Amino acid sequence: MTTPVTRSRENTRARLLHAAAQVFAETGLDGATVEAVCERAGFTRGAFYSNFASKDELFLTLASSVGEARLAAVRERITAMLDENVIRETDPGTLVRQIMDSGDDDRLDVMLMSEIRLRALRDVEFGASFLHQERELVRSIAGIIQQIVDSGQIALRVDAQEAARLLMVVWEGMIVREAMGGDDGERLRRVGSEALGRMVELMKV
Amino acid sequence: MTTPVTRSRENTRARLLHAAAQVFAETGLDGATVEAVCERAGFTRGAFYSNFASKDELFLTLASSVGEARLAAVRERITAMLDENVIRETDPGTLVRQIMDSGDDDRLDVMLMSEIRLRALRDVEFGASFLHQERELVRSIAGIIQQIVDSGQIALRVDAQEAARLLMVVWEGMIVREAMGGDDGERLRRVGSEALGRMVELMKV
DNA sequence: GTCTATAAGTGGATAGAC
DNA sequence: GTCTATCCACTTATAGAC
Repeated sequence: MTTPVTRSRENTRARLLHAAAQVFAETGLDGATVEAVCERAGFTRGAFYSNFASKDELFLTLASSVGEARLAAVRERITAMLDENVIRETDPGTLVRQIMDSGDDDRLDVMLMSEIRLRALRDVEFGASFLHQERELVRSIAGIIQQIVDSGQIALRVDAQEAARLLMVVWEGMIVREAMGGDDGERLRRVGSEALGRMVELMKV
Repeated sequence: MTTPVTRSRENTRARLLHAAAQVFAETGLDGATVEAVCERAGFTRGAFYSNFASKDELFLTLASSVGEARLAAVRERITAMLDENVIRETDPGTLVRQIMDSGDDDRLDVMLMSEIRLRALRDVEFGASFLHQERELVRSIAGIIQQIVDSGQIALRVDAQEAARLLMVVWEGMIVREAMGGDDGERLRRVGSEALGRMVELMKV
């Protein structure tokens, strides 16, 4: 018999996923115990195994959900910008920063992303879906960059796709290194944001 | 096996470190068992614990040794270039590529570096020494970039330090993503190298 | 759906023989 | 210095009560 999806079941899954994001970020996939995730979510292991087949399934679900949330957030901000018609009025560096700054990049988010990245490196199958998801993100960002270019505000020395890829890689590299200093979210975003600004300057004609 | 192996303490430690590099890269720090490391090195756990206090000490020793090797390799190549007086004759992009291409960046190396990076993110103390080591690397690379600039071959839109940082971050980000496709070392280095070339072009005046 | 209890297995670390 | 044998803590996953 298939278990009916009730509101409380979804709520339990959501709470477990939320707790898992923190625990996986802090201690890693292998270091995290199912017990620790359950404890933080306020459940016991029995409840967990009635919602997820294994720790690994939980991780894959979480990774996919995090990736989709990032993509959705970027697309939402892009849509908002297009609706508000701010592209011609705002300078390109600021625009790019506003697109990429997810608003909740703190130390734990950086750690979780690094954990997911590492898993993508080890597991070829998961790596393929990770890359696919990231390419979607790059494509969305490249789209808005192209719009900025088309608006005549800026001319680039590389195509929009390459620009988006570089911005993403530099952003990630910078906030990871900054997070190693134990800094908080605000400082991370400032450092990442500054790096993006400098990259935009470099890519300009 | 007819080859007599001198079982000196240093030899044992070196073999354990070599095995650990592979095992940690493949399965991660937590995922790796001391047993697996010993098996690959051809020892038992007893021998291991007579050489290292714990799995963690092994990891820290390995990480430090890997970092020092990278730094030494870069400095060696820089010294060789200065001795051979090739700076004025070779184009800047190629020079940068030759400095950073460590010659043994295959999938496993990328995985090990990612594992070390993740630990640096979680453990603030280790993170500080990781950043210190990386800053040394950046300083060395910045030094040679400054030499190239001083030779009049090229003019940059950013200072040498910032250029070196960007090159390092972009190189890492590109080869990591390429490694997710399951590619071999040759392809990784080609992709990283191309990215460096494009970055140099961008940074040029 | 969630709980308690527990089975079954794993892995880090130590003691003492050779 | 290295080996064998072993201890003990911990973890995943399951079974069955509520």
